[in-house]
Amino acid sequence: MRLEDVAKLSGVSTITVSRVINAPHLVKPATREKVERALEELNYVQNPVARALASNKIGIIAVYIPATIDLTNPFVMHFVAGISEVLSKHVYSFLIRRELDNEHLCDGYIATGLLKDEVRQIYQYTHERNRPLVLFGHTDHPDIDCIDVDNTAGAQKVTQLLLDNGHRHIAMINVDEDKDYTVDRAMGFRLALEQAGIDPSTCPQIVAENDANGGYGAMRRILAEYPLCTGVFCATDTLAIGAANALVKTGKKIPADISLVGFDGLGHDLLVRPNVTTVHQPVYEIGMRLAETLISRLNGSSHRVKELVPPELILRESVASIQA
Amino acid sequence: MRLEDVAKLSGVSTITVSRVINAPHLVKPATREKVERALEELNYVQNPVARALASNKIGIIAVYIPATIDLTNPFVMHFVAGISEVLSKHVYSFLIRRELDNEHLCDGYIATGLLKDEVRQIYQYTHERNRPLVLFGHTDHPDIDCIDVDNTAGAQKVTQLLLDNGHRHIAMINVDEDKDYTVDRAMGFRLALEQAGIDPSTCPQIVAENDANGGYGAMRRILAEYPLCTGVFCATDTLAIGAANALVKTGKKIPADISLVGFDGLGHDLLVRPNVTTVHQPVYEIGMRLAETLISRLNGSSHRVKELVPPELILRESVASIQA
DNA sequence: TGGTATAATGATAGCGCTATCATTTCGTAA
DNA sequence: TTACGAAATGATAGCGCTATCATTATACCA
Repeated sequence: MRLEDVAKLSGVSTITVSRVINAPHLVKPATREKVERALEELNYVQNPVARALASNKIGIIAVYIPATIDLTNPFVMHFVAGISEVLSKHVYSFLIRRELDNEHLCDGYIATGLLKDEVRQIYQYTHERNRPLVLFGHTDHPDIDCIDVDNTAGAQKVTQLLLDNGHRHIAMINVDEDKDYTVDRAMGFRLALEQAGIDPSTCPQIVAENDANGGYGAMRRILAEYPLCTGVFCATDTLAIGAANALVKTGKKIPADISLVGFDGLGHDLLVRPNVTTVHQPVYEIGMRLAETLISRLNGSSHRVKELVPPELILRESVASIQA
Repeated sequence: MRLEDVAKLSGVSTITVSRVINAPHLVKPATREKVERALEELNYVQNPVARALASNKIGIIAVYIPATIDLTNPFVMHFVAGISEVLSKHVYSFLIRRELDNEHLCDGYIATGLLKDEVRQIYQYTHERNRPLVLFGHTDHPDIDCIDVDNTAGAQKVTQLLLDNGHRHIAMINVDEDKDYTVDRAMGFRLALEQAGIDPSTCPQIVAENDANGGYGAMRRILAEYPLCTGVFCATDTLAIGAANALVKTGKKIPADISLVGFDGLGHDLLVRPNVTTVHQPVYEIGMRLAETLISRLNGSSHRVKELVPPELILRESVASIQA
């Protein structure tokens, strides 16, 4: 079943059939109807591969998420969902790539979760293939559009909240990976402390695997080793949930005994008690923006996008003032 | 940068270059080395669209998840992650489709979350395009491979657990959608009650939107309207979490006052207190199995797959015996 | 009525690869 | 040496579509 068959049946050339499908306004209504009847009769289904080869457009965006990142992570899910919403409006599909092999059946790339070296690597990959790349994260590279959450500002803001509530003995539980976001959140933590005149080196930073167990263990360590502690900043909500579990288990009250703040705000709040005060990263929206950015690039835009989105403080129930 | 360029540089024909890439054993080592040097020098990158057109194989599987289903749902992501694991081993990519438009850049389809009518619809779609279809769900259609969780058995098992613990006044909170799984879980609930000699019509079934708020509201209604109730079966863990929140808020103890069981077992357990006894659906594994099934089909297998997987009871902390 | 602009259609040539079959080269045995 | 089968390579023809340019039909105005 090819255009040619339809063309024969309706007595026109293949290109006219192609026009009826892709640009009907270029075809006289009478001809169009004739062709449409033939399309209907033969139950014509287009071959998108052939179209992609001829037109050099395939209608697919690749979302590159390194295989090291768990796809069931809520961060990833929200990101992907945001991308999906935009792309489906523009009649693009998307595929999820877990490694950079030979395939590149796509018009452009969206990437996330990369280390600095990996950014260089994927840029080379996409550049060789002459495809645009947009990034969730930040990079100085002038050819890469990128949007990132301002992790430093967010961490600073939420630490500041603890300070504003009179806390002076504050600990941080960070993720045990050397990624930009962990470094930046630690930096925000330190900045807030310094501005409040507190020596950051007096405030312990524990690292743990980014799951509830990790947060649990880290909190136990803080309780054991830092009894003065009244406030804890967890670099992710997942860690905060584990930390909260540890507090409940050991009979500590949140926030009466210990105030707890997290970072992410991806909907755990519905699931957990008490709801943890946190910083919301608009991951879904960033996914949307990146998808839009990539599509404008594909449509010929040359507008460079470099954004740093300030995350938003979400006040909930896990912070209390210290009585002076 | 085409095969032809490489062919010219290395002094062979394009087809020989193609062989070096796709079937090196057919090429004499000396020639092969010559061509490989040229590939290297020109930094050749294959065009997979052209290959797909010529070979009628594209290396992509489409995962069809109707746009009505939220991608941030853990169920979906576990499913997708399982598929992803298998496909990446077989050098397939996958793309997520949210609607059935003209595109079908793929070798086969995996679908989930469909109503009966939608199954018919996607079957027609894939059949017209001569592509195999496998389904998470069940259908009588002889041309569709499918694997499903035995929702009835799971619901029956977990309701039985409440009954075994002496509960006689049991309510169910179900999802307010008319899908197979909601019907089947309600059925399992009824079957367990009947076998225990309890008239199901005396046990209220509340429906609610499938999120924590839905579970919360439903639980409040049960507390208000059914004071004798000591056990609640929630058709999803998400509902169970909302229900648990409602119980805590109103000062009820789990499981001392009310025993609670859920259905899903997709890892919420790490996040929530108390951990809710539930039924685990091996969604990740089903994703893997379906991907494997589809790949064997693509490799010419004619082995029909129709499976019903029994879910597994996960005992946690939310069920207590009633003192006789 | 003729001339010009515009609309409608068509002919042709790829897009970059692989399938198929044909041809050449080579090794081995008679 | 010749013959023959196997190994290696090549020529050719698409895969099914669209881009590009050329051509023909139609509309409109003077």
